[in-house]
Amino acid sequence: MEKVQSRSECVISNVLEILGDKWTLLVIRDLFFFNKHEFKEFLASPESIATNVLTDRLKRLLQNEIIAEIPHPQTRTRKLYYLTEKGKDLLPILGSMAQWGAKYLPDLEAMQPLYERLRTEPKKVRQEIHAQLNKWEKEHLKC
Amino acid sequence: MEKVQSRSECVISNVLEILGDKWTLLVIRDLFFFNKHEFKEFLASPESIATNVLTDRLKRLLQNEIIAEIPHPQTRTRKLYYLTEKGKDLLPILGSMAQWGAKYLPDLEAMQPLYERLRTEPKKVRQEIHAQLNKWEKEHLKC
DNA sequence: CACGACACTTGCAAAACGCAAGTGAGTTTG
DNA sequence: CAAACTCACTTGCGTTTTGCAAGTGTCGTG
Repeated sequence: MEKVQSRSECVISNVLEILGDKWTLLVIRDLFFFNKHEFKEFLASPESIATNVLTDRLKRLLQNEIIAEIPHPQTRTRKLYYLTEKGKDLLPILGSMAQWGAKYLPDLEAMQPLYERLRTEPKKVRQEIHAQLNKWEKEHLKC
Repeated sequence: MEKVQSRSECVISNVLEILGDKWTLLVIRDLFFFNKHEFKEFLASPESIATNVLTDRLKRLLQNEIIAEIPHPQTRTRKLYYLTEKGKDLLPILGSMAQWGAKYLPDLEAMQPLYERLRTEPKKVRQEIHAQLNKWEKEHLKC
């Protein structure tokens, strides 16, 4: 992986160079919480990311080895994206964001039950998420 | 506080509307980890934020009630910024970012010991951070 | 009252973004 | 097997946001 010159020696600053972008984290959210794995699935998210931005963010996430890709088993044009171990370790960050939001953004009554459960029983929910990711990998990764 | 029209009903998406910006989180980092409270102190961070960006981010953080301000006890031009309860509740997010970075950005050998300790004894470090914030408040907030 | 410190503003060039229209490889259909 | 379709990704371009430098107005100080 190429060295990206960092703006400071601070760990948080360097993490933000990778993650400090709305779209990047929304893609990661889709991977964790909505079981999405394809380009068109990310495109379909309600925030309506533009295609060029999505392409760019997927590229960066691949470069940073937060996600990996495999060819689609049916067609040769599509690809499947999934979280690496490094990517899966981001769950605490997303989880704490969801917990904070569940506490301080009460206007979102139509909240996905998942987020509410993340606040009330975070450990169990995180286990379920990891279980779902593992299940997908068993079905799609041969090695 | 004015209603900001949100791009989706997703909690994480709405959190990212507030936090999904590098500079915003760097200001919060300075408040948590480096005991900074003044405009010029944020400016002095090694990432060298521009004055207009800093002004904008402080304004947004105030609007979102993540930080609050008081007049400087010595001069009437300066202000002191500090984290509200809502802002202090962001520590798990910053903490999990620091932990992830400490694990996956090992190139940063010159890492602040704080971050290393956040990985090895996160609870204790978070207690210390809250203690430091409380100490500052006792010295500066009259009410 | 002149000077400096300071938070904040302004002007402008550069970068990022959003949108619409491609592109090209692969797949399906008649 | 050729035309139509799907899909990830690219390109062009107008708009928005950012970064940087210089400036502004207010206040404290000598």
